[in-house]
Amino acid sequence: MTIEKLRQALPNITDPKLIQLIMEKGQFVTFEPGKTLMEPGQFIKAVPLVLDGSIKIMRMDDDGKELFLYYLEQGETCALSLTCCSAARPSEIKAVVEETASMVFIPIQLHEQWMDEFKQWKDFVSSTYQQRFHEMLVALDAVAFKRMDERLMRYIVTKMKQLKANELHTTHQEIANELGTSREVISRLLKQLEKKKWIELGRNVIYIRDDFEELISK
Amino acid sequence: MTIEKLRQALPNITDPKLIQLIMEKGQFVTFEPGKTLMEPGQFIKAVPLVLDGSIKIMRMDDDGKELFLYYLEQGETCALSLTCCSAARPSEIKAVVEETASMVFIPIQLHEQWMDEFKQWKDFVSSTYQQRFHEMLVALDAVAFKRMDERLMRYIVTKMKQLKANELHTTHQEIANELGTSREVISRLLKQLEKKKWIELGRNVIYIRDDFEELISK
DNA sequence: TTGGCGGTGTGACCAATGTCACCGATCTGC
DNA sequence: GCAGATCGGTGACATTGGTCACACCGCCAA
Repeated sequence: MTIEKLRQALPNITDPKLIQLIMEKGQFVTFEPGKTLMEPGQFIKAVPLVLDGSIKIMRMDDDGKELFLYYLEQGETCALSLTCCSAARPSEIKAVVEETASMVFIPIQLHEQWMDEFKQWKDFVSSTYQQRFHEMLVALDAVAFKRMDERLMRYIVTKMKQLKANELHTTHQEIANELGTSREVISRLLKQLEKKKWIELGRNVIYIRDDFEELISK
Repeated sequence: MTIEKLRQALPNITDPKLIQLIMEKGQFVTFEPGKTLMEPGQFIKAVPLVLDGSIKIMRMDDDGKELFLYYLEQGETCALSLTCCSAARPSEIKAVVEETASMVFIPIQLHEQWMDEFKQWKDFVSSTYQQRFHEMLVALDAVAFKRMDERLMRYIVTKMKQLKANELHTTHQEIANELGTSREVISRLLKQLEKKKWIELGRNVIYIRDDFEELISK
């Protein structure tokens, strides 16, 4: 990992001393898609920063049902880790690598120290809290106020943006898991979208019309 | 407001200097039940601490539907205000006084200053974040994974604990709003609970059996 | 080649919830 | 006491979503 890459991945952190410390003290790791980084009940002892790729954060209920919360992408960290590790509490969420992720782990003591020492680190943490709260509210809105068809459409848009592609290589079952519903429901709704010509379905792939996002906002 | 009362309301803040500052610089106010303290879109310029009474925090969707998130009680503050006011963002939630609330408002600049200066303040803010994240996850679990009957029962328990009483003086409509459903649904479900002899219904009042909480956990 | 498996399509059905309509009871202000 | 508002009860019905059953397709390994 070069300083250059690090700067690029963390545009809001410019303080050379802080960058230097991250380089020196951070533990740099790369994970492949599908790797589970964190499961409910586990403890975390370091703050994870995503330098590249993306991490999917999910909530799970008691009997294994899942619910997608948000993605961690370049330059982001997980608010839940911040709170959980300061308080030495077990994780309440599951984190899975979505796209090959290169990350750096900051030991919790350093995080606490940097909070006092570096304004940029404090701001970074603070903006993380804000962003995650916002995303939690969005997730809450979805399950509380939206029907499944709308949730599915928003899910497709989110995924498209995150992957910067207009085809999704995934299965109906996978989508169903992330939305906390069943495969049949997703198959039905996707079929409806295909009938409307908004998407096309293949095996393990969904092709999405370029103007999909405009279509759904009406 | 006396120092004694303040100490009592904020057991985690013992630093005499910090207490003194809160006394001097905070703005002390009391609000009556029903008073709306914050609505979506409004800006907030101070951190509110609850010294007594309670505040109900709700999420609203675009067409006015509501959803109960959590209560702020003695010694607590709102994580959303912490994030929103640092970033000068509009509120995403609604806050209504539930029980006559005496509060103290800390100007945002002081909050930022105290974050650096007082470890206790930093810890307080940090534990607030953690607590609120947890409560958001609980709220999310409820809407995502639970049926309305269970949500209603949990709601009753929460409310009982918060009011420290085993009767609720409220209307079905009010409950329906807070759970984001319709009055008829709540009436029906309450009637079922009454048939099971777990509660008794009156006009504007619900009497709850002492062992209600044990009953529902089965 | 064949059997199994994973992914998908679909009809039938059911449970949960939302919606509408309407009634009766109770309260409140005059 | 009366009119109007508020609150609660309830039947009927529509919609949404979850579940079950089963068929089909394409692929791959034995």
